[in-house]
Amino acid sequence: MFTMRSEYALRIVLVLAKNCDRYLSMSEILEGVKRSVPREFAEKILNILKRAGIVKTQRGRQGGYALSKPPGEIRVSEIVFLLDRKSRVFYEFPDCPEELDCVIRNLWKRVEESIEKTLDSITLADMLEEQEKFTRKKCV
Amino acid sequence: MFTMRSEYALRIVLVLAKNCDRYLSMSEILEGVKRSVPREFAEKILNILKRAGIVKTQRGRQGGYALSKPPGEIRVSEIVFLLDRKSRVFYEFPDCPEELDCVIRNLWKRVEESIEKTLDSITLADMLEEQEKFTRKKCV
DNA sequence: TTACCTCCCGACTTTTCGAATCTAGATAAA
DNA sequence: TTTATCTAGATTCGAAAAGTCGGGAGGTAA
Repeated sequence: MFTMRSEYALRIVLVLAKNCDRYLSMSEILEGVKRSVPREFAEKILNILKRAGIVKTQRGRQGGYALSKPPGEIRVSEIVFLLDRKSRVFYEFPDCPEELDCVIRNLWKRVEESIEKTLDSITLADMLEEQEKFTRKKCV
Repeated sequence: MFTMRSEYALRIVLVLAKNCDRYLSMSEILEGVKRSVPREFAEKILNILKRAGIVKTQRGRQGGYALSKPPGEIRVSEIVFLLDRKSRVFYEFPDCPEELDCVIRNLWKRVEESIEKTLDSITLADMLEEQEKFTRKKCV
């Protein structure tokens, strides 16, 4: 369904969200995701996130990556659809000469909309909160 | 998102649904989908549909394929999830040792459920009806 | 009985695309 | 200037999807 890019991007962004007061270097991010994301891949993803304005960067020493907005203002849909565009627009025919095509395309569209609705309704802050619940459970 | 198998399967099944009173030969089916599905691929898909009990067959002269249930009793989800299993279960980890994994997996699960809900709510009869609306519009 | 029509089915090739890697360059702070 | 960091592309690799092929087997009707 969605590719690893979305998966990785979410992991990375959640780590950034956890430390939203400062810049994290690549090494810190990789530590944060428990080395589950290859370095070069992470760089690429962060690049895309930056160009989209979701992440800001600081070069040189003490540099790194940080979210450019508070976690509560970043919807999961922003992340996912940025990295997996295909998952968004399934079948973009210019028009439908055949009725059969139209009907099936409408079906995919409905699916698409339901996905969009779900991902739109969740922010990074929501996910952070959920994550803390897990952690609390473990520590009790 | 979904593969061509789902797309093709839906086309084929809709053609069968349109003529649910008799067996359609492969040639007739291919005509019905306007040659948009390669013959050999269609055979493969029909085979899967047959083994799943959605389609029944008749060999020899006058033989062919037909739905084994009325279109109103066949949900789109049956077709789609039969041919694209991956689209159903995204990430089936046995358990979640890392909180980060849990949270993200829960996200995918919610997406998955929304897709399932959508596809469950639509039957072949619904799609046929919609198709007829298109046709009527055209002929006015 | 037999000739023909239809489905049946596994093995194969080609193509596509995601995942990961590599290499080189640009920028900014110390 | 040096060093740590980000920027960016090209390339390789592998798996899975898409599509193909050829023979086989069962059924019908004349």
